[in-house]
Amino acid sequence: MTPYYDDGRGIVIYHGDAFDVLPSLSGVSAVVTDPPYSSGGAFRGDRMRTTLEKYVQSDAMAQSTGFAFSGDNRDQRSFLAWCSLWMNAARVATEPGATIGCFTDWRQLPTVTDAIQSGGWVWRGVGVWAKGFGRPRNGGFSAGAEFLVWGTNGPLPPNDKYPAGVIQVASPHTAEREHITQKPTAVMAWAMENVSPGGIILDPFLGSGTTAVAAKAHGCGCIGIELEERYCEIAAKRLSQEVLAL
Amino acid sequence: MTPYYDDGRGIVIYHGDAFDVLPSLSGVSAVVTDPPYSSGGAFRGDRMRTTLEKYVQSDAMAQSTGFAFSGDNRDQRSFLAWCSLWMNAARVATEPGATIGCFTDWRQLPTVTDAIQSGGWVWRGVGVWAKGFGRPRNGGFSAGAEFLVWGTNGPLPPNDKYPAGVIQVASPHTAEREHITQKPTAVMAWAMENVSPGGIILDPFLGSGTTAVAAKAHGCGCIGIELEERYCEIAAKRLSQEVLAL
DNA sequence: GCCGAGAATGAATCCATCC
DNA sequence: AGGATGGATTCATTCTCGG
Repeated sequence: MTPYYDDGRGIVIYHGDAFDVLPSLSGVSAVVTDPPYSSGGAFRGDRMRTTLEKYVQSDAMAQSTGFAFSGDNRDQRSFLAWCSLWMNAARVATEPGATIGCFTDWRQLPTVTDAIQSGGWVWRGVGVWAKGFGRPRNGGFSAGAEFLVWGTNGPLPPNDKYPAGVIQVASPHTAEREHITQKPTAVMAWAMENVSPGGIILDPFLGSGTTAVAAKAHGCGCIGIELEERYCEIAAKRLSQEVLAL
Repeated sequence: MTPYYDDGRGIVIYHGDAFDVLPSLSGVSAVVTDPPYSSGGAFRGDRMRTTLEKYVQSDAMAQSTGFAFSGDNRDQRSFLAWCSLWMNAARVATEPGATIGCFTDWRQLPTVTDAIQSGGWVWRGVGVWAKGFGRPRNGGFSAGAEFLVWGTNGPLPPNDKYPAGVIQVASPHTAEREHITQKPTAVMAWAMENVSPGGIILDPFLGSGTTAVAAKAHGCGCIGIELEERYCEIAAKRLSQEVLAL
């Protein structure tokens, strides 16, 4: 498999579907990613259907657990299946004791905590990114947070890292973003605070490459996978430009 | 049904099981509660310990046996069933458009979001109480937050309240608590920020009465239910003493 | 009254024993 | 074998107490 980008020092980007690239990977220390939340409704339905047909016989599916009783069951269920599958495929590429951190919003949080377990990880907790007030909701609480569902591949190997469970970072303004759901580098850096430098961080949904930028600054290698070439290009450009510009 | 305590101005405490008292109630504007989490540990053996063994964190508190409470030993499935049942029973006592806010920890969060929907509520979001760094976990993120799962009985009626989705309040000091899991009054006050003054707030698991103290300060009536007479007494005493002492 | 040092604390977690 | 029990451990924050 030929990388789209390779800086020769451990930062690699593959252009393609996560399910096509993941089986060829190994030796990963941690998975840190911000997948499509799929909170609104249909989510790349056609492409996903083929993916499901392809992988629906896997062990991950067999272990699939329950899900929320939401009205939007069809979307909920296929999102659960899809997450279970890529989480399992990513876990297979990791070493024992590897960690996973997956961002999600409140609506998909229960689905992601189910999926992480279906995918064979041990669910260890939920971190909180407090991103400011959020859109005010007349009569209701604003959605001022996103969540980091994290877990481990087997027992948690101790190290000398003690990351906080809550981080407060303001959301970047639209003008500063190259991807509609782009997170601040500080937030991705927080999500990998429990990874020892020198490790290899995997992001199957790299987007504009913030995970890779943070991994580089953290002293880790990074394997990023991104479906859309447009974002591969943006990520590669950011990695070339931003030497240590966080 | 005879109240254990009634201040004559809308603050009422019933001593008994929630399932016995709820059917006789009506006209409730909001449910705000902090039920037993049935949490505490990844292993069944850990969760089946007493609340003192699971949650007592300091020598000072370990000396006192007065902090134990019951109903905290349900396994995942019966916790879901139990929550679904009391949430439904509470919803029946509410008016259309009433809100519910239920605290939980990260481990039971998915179960509570399932239960709120099984109980007939419309799940609207997850609020975050950031309570400080919490106990460190070597190699992992500390659990520095508890969560407020909130929803409505039918459509959300707009009002002029815009509560924040995240609140940061330090945990109260041991010496200032009368219940092992007692929350700061500010946190309960936040959980009812979207309730209009003059309404009636229901807490089926009143404990030491913080919900009632906050409701009183908020200008609301409060119906509290508590299983253990010991805590009824403590709550009644707090309500008599604390005129507006938050 | 302000500041700094030292002590206490946490809706835990994990592992070693013991029956 | 597997449930029950005992206990060691961790650090950011808050609190206490002198100076």
